[in-house]
Amino acid sequence: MSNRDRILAAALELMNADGAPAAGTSHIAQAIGISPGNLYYHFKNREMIVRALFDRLDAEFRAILVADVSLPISPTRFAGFYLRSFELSWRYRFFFGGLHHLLRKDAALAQAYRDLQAWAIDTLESIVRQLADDGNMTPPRGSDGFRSLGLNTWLIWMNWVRFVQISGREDVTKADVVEGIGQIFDLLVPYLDPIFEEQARRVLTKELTTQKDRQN
Amino acid sequence: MSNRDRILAAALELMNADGAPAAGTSHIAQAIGISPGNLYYHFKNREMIVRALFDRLDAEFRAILVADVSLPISPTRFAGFYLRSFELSWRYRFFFGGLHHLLRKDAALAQAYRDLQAWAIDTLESIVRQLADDGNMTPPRGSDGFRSLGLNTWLIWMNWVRFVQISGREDVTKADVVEGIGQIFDLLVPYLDPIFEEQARRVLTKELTTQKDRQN
DNA sequence: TGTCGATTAGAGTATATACTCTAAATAGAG
DNA sequence: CTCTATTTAGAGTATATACTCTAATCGACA
Repeated sequence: MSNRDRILAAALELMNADGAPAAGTSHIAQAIGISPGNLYYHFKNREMIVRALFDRLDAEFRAILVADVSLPISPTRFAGFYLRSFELSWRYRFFFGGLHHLLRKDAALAQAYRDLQAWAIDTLESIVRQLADDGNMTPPRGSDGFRSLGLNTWLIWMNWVRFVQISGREDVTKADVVEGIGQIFDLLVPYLDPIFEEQARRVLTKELTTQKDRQN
Repeated sequence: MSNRDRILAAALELMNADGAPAAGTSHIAQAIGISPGNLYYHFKNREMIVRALFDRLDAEFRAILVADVSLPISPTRFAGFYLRSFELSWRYRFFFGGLHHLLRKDAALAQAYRDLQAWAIDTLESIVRQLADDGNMTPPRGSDGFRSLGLNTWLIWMNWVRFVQISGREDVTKADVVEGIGQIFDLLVPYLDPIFEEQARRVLTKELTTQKDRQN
């Protein structure tokens, strides 16, 4: 593992643990036993570390939604979108916790984030649309009913891990994350085919029982 | 207006404008033309300024929901809950933007916030329950259907102004805030009596046309 | 073995911020 | 007008953090 990767790994860990602003360059360097000069050899400045982490988040997130968007959407796949994306948001939770300040100080990062967000909302909407096309849900009323569902899904997704952390749950388990997925499911429940819903939920509970809580 | 109040007003303005961490004690003092010594005469430390601001937010929020929770809930009242609470969240937007870091550094504030949050979720749930009791909506399925609606309402409420700011909309208008209320309404649409819904939405659009965008 | 580029160490700089301390100004009561 | 408590000014301290700079070390390859 190269020092560059070790820096990124340590930065991620420290930022997740203590918040992005608390993870100074000297802390990161110290955490892996290298000098500050070494760190600055690999990254022009602190911003670049955060940006590199975001790039990974960005790529992983797009891969999760893109790889699986192909019709029709099975209950397992549907649940898979959320299981993997929530796991991702947990692994990069520092980012969502400090989002506002991070974007404020780095215009390029802000633009990249907004691109991702716009794409995500579109994609979440298209997933819901696909469910309707597949005959697994009745379309919501109103011309922008799909759009609203996609947006609300995004709002809950991007906020859930922050909510869990803020709420002060002492040790966060997989169950806490799955609960967030349940909140998103509840958005769709009124429209969703009960059988499809039940199968999707079964995937969640199975995930919960088989793979014991292994959240960092 | 006492210097103490001027400090709070300036702190709120600066934190809203540039984010909580950017509003240092010296900036606040300079903004209203007093010395740092003077500021520290009125507040033991910076934390106390934030805490004083939160206390106001806390009191105002509880007043909005409590004052109006009495059965039955008219469409006007229902819309009023959200209009006023969203306006409040906008006025204290620094808080929601920096929530995670603020709570991390101040355990007392964290506890106070969690108390408010727990109360809010309970209250939002009870509002929805009341709508059902009034016959204005059909109850959601599931034993915790009401709870889930209350929680999702809270998640969108606490995240909306942050979402708007993060999204980089150049000048935020009342329409942006009302859009957030629309997102919450959409949560309830599947259950809500169409007539009730239509009347509530009319209150929103009226609010939008009469009182021109006067945010900030 | 020698050389040259990539990597690393670590001391040092510049800057910002929270906060303290002492003395001066001010205000209100008698 | 005077005395006392409240309020204010402003210089100063302690600390932390991002970042720089120079020299040393390492490693691959001729």
